[in-house]
Amino acid sequence: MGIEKVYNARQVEAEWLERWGEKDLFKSVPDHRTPYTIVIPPPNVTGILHMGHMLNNTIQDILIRRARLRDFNVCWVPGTDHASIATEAKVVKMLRDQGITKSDISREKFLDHAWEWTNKHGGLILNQLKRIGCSCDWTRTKFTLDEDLSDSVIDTFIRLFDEGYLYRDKKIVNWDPEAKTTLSNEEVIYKEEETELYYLKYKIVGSNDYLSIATTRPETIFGDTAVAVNPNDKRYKKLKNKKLIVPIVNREIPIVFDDSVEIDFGTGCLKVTPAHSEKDFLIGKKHNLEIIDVFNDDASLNEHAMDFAGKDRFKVKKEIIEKLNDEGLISKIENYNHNIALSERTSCVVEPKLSLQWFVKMKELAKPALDAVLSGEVKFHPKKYINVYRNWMENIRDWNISRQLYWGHRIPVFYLKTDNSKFVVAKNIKEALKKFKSKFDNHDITIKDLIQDDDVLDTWFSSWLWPISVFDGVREPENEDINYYYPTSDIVTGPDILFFWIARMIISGYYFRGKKPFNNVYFTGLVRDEKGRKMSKQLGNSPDPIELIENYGADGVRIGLLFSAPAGNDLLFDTKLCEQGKNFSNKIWNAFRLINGFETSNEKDQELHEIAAIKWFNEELNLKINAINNAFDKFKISEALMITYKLVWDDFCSTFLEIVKPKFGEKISQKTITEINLLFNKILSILHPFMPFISSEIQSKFIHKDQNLEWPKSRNADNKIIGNFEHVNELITKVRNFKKTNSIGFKDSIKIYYQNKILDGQLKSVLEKLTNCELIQSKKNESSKMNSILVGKHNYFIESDKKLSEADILKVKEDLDYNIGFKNILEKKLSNKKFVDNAPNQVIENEKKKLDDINSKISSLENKLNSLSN
RNA sequence: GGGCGCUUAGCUCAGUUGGUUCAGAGCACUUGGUUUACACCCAAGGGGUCGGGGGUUCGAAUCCCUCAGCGCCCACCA
Repeated sequence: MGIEKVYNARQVEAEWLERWGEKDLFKSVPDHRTPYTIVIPPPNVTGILHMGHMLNNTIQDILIRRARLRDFNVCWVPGTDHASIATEAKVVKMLRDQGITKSDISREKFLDHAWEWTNKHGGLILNQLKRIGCSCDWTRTKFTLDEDLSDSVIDTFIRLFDEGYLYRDKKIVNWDPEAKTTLSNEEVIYKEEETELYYLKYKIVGSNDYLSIATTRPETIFGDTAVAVNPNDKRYKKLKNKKLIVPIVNREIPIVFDDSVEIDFGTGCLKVTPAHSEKDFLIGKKHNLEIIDVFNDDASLNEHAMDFAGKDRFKVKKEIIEKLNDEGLISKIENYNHNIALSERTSCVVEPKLSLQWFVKMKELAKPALDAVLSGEVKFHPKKYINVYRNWMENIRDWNISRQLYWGHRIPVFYLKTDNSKFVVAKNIKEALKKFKSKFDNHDITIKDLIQDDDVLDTWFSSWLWPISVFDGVREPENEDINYYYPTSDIVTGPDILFFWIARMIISGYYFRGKKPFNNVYFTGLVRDEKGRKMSKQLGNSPDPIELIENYGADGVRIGLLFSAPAGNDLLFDTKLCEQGKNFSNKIWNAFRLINGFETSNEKDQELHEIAAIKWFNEELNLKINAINNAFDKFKISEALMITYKLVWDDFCSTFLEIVKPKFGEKISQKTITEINLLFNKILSILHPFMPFISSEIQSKFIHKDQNLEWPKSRNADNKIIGNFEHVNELITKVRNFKKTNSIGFKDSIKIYYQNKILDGQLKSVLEKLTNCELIQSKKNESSKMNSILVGKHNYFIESDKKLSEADILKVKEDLDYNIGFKNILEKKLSNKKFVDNAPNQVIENEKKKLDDINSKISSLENKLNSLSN
């Protein structure tokens, strides 16, 4: 027949990609059903797919597809992020390669290049998402710089300003000298590094003495405008009203007393550089000190640095040390472990810099968002991130949102050219002019007198609106989409953007709509390599997802990733798991091949073992569906997958199909075939969220095309049916073992005598089929000269010429001893008054039951031993 | 410095309120197998003082204390 022996993922997936490529296929519009909504964490528009995306989006697709099978109105909104700083860095580099410097061209020209770049490279990642099977509503694809989303950002800015949540202030901020922009605190990462602590000698004016001052940054001495000591530091009380000479610079600076200085650090003296440290800035403000900025935008030294002007900060540091050393002005150099601040994007050392920026007042905004998570209104999976979130939210600091970049949403603030302390916030320059006229009561102003802020907004200032703005809920707060789809159901992301994104979305959700943006947050782990190392370009340990898909199939990789991904834990990715996924695809494929090849007979009645298998598998299926649903409810997706995996492989293939499959050349009754098909269809449905390609393929090729994939309903399983079947299964294993140890061939028939009532005709039929044995119900104990098998507390006797060996007898003896020991423990426990008084009845009942079982087991073992030694 | 989490089989991890289902799963490993769907397979098997120590309890992987190791987040000192 036409079905290949080995599943050809590449071919099948190619066909399905084409079918799923239809734009409208996963389109969602509001209707009477309950919505199930996810907004994608928008990847960088020029990004390429990595393993993190693969994991993240596979999980989303699983949730989405399951919801679709459950007949929710499913809406998965895809899109991309303009990623202000990351994209701008790429464009700057591209221009540099062409010999163009950013500062040489106009803003407009630069943006032309950036759009060109975006149009060329953008959206690639969305196509890659399709390769892994993502079933997004592609008609809703959004980009954070689209007109509607940009409008939303600007509207938001204006509203926040009008309501008093935005302010402009001169503060010490994080400066990225490579990208030449400020960064938010979240965009700075700290790394421990061994550096030196230099003890510099500052001459005391009017004396030949020097004051020793410890610093890690000798290159900033040009900006020193004081030295501070703690007022309680007895050593320096005598220095009141004295002045010091800054080495090299030879400038006189005062000594100030400030209790923020730590007495125990270094010499207890702090050189104060208000332009280059937050702490120094605060001291400077308090004591009214002069502020001298010594750096250019690229962190080279400026004119204040005298001979060192124009040189890079690290170079200057070296040279200053040399010079100070030559002049005998260094008293000591110590090794010192120090956290250096690095830019998340460019990895260069961040410079604290005093500058005028826009900030969002966060404290008040954060409150409802904090409460929502603490009260469980918004649920985190796993829960451990609640504390991390709380810790951050309780200590939240104002958010610096201006960036000195071109690529992004330009800040909608318009200043008077002649006096930039006068400004208005407005949608465009016309509006601005109107506002200016009324605000400053000056009707002579024209558009030419105004200038818009040069800066753009932090990327996350648009991302935090994502769940609202993709449904146009900022501009049209009462539109049908936003009212239907918001709050969204779940969001899936890595914990690394908990503060960048998740926290801020919750904040903005409550602020702009008074409602949470989503019910559940699922945090994936970090994808690491099989040795636990982070995936990185340098190590070359980051596999290309597309290449993996080519090798193992998208289904195989999806499964492989999830096999190793318990919620929230980092996962150690190993291609071996994809191999397992691929094998699983093949297993499913072959089950299909088998079932598809069954030949029907209209005359034939159902065999007893077929009825037994169907009866049992129905129960087992209910049991497993409940377990899978339960796992999904708790967002334990790997667990849901593992249950599915075992259900398919062990229960359906190894057990169920082995029973129902006809002997060579035989046919199956129509009734059985129909029931098998029904069951297989349910199996495919459960598999579908995890493995959409193969399940769709088989379902479409299936004879019974009228059965659609839908998430199977379940009820409580009948434990008696399952229990009896398990009893039979255990007996089968033991019979097989018996045959094996006694070198009885697989096809050789043996006779088994039994007395219990568990085995009805159907189960007997199962046993006979799988073990080639003849089951005979006997009235009296047939134990003599027979080998016994104990299953639960029931004995089975096998007729066999073979006598058990000495070793076997020894084994029985050991078994007996063990059980007698166990019996003693149980009896002791049950005669313990404290136990009987305190333990719940159920526990005691159970212990008694155990004792019963043990007793019957012991007597049967004794019987066996007797018969053997006769 | 402040906060959080982890340590269970060779590996990766499950183990809800202490007691039925508690010592589990997958992979790996060992042994046997050309059983007409699948060797990308089948059948069977071995393997753990639940990080160490102490405590509470009739009973602890589970609760408390303590020690050791690992990891994450936040803040940041010149």
